[in-house]
Amino acid sequence: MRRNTIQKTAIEKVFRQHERPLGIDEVVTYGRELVKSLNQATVYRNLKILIEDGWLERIAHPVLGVLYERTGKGHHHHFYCRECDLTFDLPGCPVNEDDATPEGFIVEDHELFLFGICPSCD
Amino acid sequence: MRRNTIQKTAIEKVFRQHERPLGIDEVVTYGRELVKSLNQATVYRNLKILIEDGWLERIAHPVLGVLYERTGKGHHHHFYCRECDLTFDLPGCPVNEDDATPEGFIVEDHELFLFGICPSCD
DNA sequence: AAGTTATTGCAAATGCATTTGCATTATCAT
DNA sequence: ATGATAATGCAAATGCATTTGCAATAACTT
Repeated sequence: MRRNTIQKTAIEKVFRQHERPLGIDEVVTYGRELVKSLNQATVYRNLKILIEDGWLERIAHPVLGVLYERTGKGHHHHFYCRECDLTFDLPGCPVNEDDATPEGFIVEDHELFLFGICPSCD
Repeated sequence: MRRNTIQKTAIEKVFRQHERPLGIDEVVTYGRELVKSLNQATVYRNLKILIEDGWLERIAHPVLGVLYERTGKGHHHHFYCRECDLTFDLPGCPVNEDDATPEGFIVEDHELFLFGICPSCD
């Protein structure tokens, strides 16, 4: 049976506190503010569990590699700030699905990343 | 001084023959049809040179990892076929830059991937 | 044609992200 | 409170993509 550990609880809290996609190192760093002994292997194990549980999902970031973010946000995209290296969720979708469908191709889904400078860094 | 080898020439030809982003393995495989002894390390070395020369550029594919494609195609996006695993260039851009710019963010660039089934696999 | 040396092929080495073995610790059912 | 065992921390091990050392080969200059 699955047990609730303080490290798993801490990891979940990290995602609730930071409403944006996080990398493993960020989860470890922020998680240690809650559980100082938190180990990277433990983070990996729990991220896997949270993904299996459908609480998190993995995203492939073009610059940062693998990031994790909470599920259930609906269709949205991401903005990567080249200054602070953080990735933010973007509400809405600026992609015109019709224009996006080329001759003969069946478009099932899409993924968009915007790059630039975030409000804090501007 | 830089020498023109048959393997470098072959690698360039591979990209000219297949007008789509290619992964290392594809370059090796197609390249060997032109130069049977072609080695993977040689491909890596030449891809690096072609990038330095501005003839190729690296793209981070959300599913396939690193792909390489010819430069000079102008702004465009990519379509990944989940059936055949190939990635195609898409002409035009279905992203509304204005809608894409959230409050306070400065958008400098963007990257879009479409997922679905290509004409050959449909 | 001959010599110089950039490039290749091959195998071993790196660099990283992620996983795993194991002794120790902590959670939870009883 | 106690026992059974899931989860943790740590370090070593994996798995991959990419790089590198080196002897052999091939491109060019003369």
